[in-house]
Amino acid sequence: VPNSAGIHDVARAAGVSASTVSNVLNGRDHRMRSDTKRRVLAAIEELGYMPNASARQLKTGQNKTIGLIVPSVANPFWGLLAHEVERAAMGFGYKVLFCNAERDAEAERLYAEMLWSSGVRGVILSSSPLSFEHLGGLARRGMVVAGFDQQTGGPGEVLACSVSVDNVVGGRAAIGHLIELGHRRIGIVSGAIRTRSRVGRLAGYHAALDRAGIARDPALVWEGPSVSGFGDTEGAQLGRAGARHLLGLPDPPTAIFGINDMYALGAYAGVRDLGLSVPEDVSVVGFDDISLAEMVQPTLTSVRQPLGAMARSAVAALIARLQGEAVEEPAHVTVVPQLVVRASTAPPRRTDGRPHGLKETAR
Amino acid sequence: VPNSAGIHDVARAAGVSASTVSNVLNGRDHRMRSDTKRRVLAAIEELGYMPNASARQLKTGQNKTIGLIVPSVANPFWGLLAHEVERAAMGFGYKVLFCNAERDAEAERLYAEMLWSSGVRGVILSSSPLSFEHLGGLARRGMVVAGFDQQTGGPGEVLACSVSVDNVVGGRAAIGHLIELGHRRIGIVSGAIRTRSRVGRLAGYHAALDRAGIARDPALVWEGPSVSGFGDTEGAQLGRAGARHLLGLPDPPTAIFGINDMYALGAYAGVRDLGLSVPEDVSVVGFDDISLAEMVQPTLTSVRQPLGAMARSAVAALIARLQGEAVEEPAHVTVVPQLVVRASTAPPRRTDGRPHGLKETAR
DNA sequence: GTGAAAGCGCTAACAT
DNA sequence: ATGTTAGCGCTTTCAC
Repeated sequence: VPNSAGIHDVARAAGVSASTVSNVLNGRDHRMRSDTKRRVLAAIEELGYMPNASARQLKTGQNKTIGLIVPSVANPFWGLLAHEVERAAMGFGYKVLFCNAERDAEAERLYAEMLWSSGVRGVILSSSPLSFEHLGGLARRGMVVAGFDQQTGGPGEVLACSVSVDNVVGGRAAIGHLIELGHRRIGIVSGAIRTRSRVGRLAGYHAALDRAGIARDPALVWEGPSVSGFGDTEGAQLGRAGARHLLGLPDPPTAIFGINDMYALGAYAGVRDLGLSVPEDVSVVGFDDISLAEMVQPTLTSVRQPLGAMARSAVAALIARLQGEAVEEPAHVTVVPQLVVRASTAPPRRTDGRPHGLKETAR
Repeated sequence: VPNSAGIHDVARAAGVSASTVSNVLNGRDHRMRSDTKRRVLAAIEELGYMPNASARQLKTGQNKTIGLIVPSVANPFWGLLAHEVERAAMGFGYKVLFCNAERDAEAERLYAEMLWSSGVRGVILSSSPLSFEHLGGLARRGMVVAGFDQQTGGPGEVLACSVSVDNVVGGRAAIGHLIELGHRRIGIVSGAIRTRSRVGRLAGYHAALDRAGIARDPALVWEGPSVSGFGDTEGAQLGRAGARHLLGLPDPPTAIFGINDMYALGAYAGVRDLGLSVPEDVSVVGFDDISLAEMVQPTLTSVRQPLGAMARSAVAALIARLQGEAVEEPAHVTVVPQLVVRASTAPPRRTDGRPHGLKETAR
């Protein structure tokens, strides 16, 4: 295996010293004889020289790389986030290391340590398990952690900054919409509710019910198999199972809220499995508004996250901190999500079985 | 920013030398006094020491990392591939650097160089533009390139090994199935057909038509906007547009083949946009068999790729070569895909407008 | 069993 | 305007 040329090989080929080559490499060629520069460039080209990033980083301590930790790459939403983050980072001359933690705190910690070991000093964390304790040590050491879709907690906060959609508002909007349509029994399908975003969405669900004076019913909150460390590579599968479970209840819901669009799409399948249809028999709402939402039949009502803007904002905030720009307080941006009403929601066919004296709401 | 402790700090804290710490770190503790080891471990723990990967790599030249270059993270298929590759690599003690090249040869080259610079010497390349020329230089330098879903070319091959589904067979199976159902005008929706996998699928499409004695009609091959460098972050959008275009033709197809499932799902939407339905008016077949395929309504007939097995095979082959195990010939594994027939395909409602004298195939 | 010393490929302060 | 030099944090002979 012919190994790569080093900076000294280039220097020799160009008849200069290594420092000169280094200077060319790093744009310190202000007062350099253009002939020298030309020879160096030619030598680099000819030898196909590529600097050794490890050596450079060992020396400078800088590596212009940020980490991105996401849950579940099976949901296109996270893929798109990765894309947007990558584009934004590239604009600052940064690279992105993509890590898929599968909603596992331990995996997340491992990744974060790997990143730290690799010299990465800034990471965007999207949808971490509830507590950040597992990252506290790193943060104290100097890792800058930006939260994506993670409302910030109290003091001793690990997150240096964050950008998040207001999940409570989003959840409330989704459920409020269903209530306005006349639904009184509204189910929610989700994987384990152990991330801030999910807790927020659930809180929004409860808030909307409370405001409308509808009693909470824990039986309507389906959290999926409670296997520890169980990810959701297959949110759609879980959504399907959850919908079937909820609709098999003695007093089934007339509407289902998917914790994200993949769950909602799975719920479509679950509804159909039982010979029912969306939205005639069961309304379905999702969260994220991935592009599939307007592809499926019926098109999915969903809570939109302005993904691109959020990604750019998170990257900018993170890099500002990394570059030591004096930033006063931790900046926690919360953007307001927007409910996009499509065809998957409609008034309930009939009221639920309860003797509440609700008037019949015809379809 | 409190900087991390180094190996010397640990050595001092444990009252030993740096070499001893290094030995503990690297499992060379065969004949070490267990007390010494214990003290070292305690010091590591207490200081929260983490080795500096750059320094280690600079010294050893090894970094136990492979790269994975995929197109389009918006398609869950690639997300799942990333997941499987990660799992397989972890089994060998390797990490994975995930790169999203958006089907752009230049981006691919940039990523590959970045990987090389970072000390990565093995990369899995999935769905590259047709030619590998842009990577030839790196391969000659010693980068081991494993192809995923890339049939190998001729001599001077860049790929050290590859694992691929037989795209020709898969395409032929999909189209053959449609032909058996009685379809004679079959369209195909795709982004630019500039990757080996897509060329293969198109070849399968043509082979099936030829075998059945159906004349090829270039008008039925929709390749999407021919914008250069245009990725397909939104295969579904393209599938939708393509389906609408094809169905608007004077002599429209009765069936549509999506170059992958996202295109096929988009085609569903396109069909519905025109007030038609799947499969009554138009049959649709996809490729990949992502989990969404059995979620949507109607469930999607698709050509299944055994993703997990392929990923494991590619990782194993790549790492074997990286570790210099004497491997004779380049190993190019081709697996046979399987057509999964679901509800999106049915006999055509009526024959196409041509005076071919085909008998009416009632639904 | 453990420590001392050299050096991986690069950068940056300093010397020329 | 270019070259010399001294490490960055770790691993790894080789001595003790």
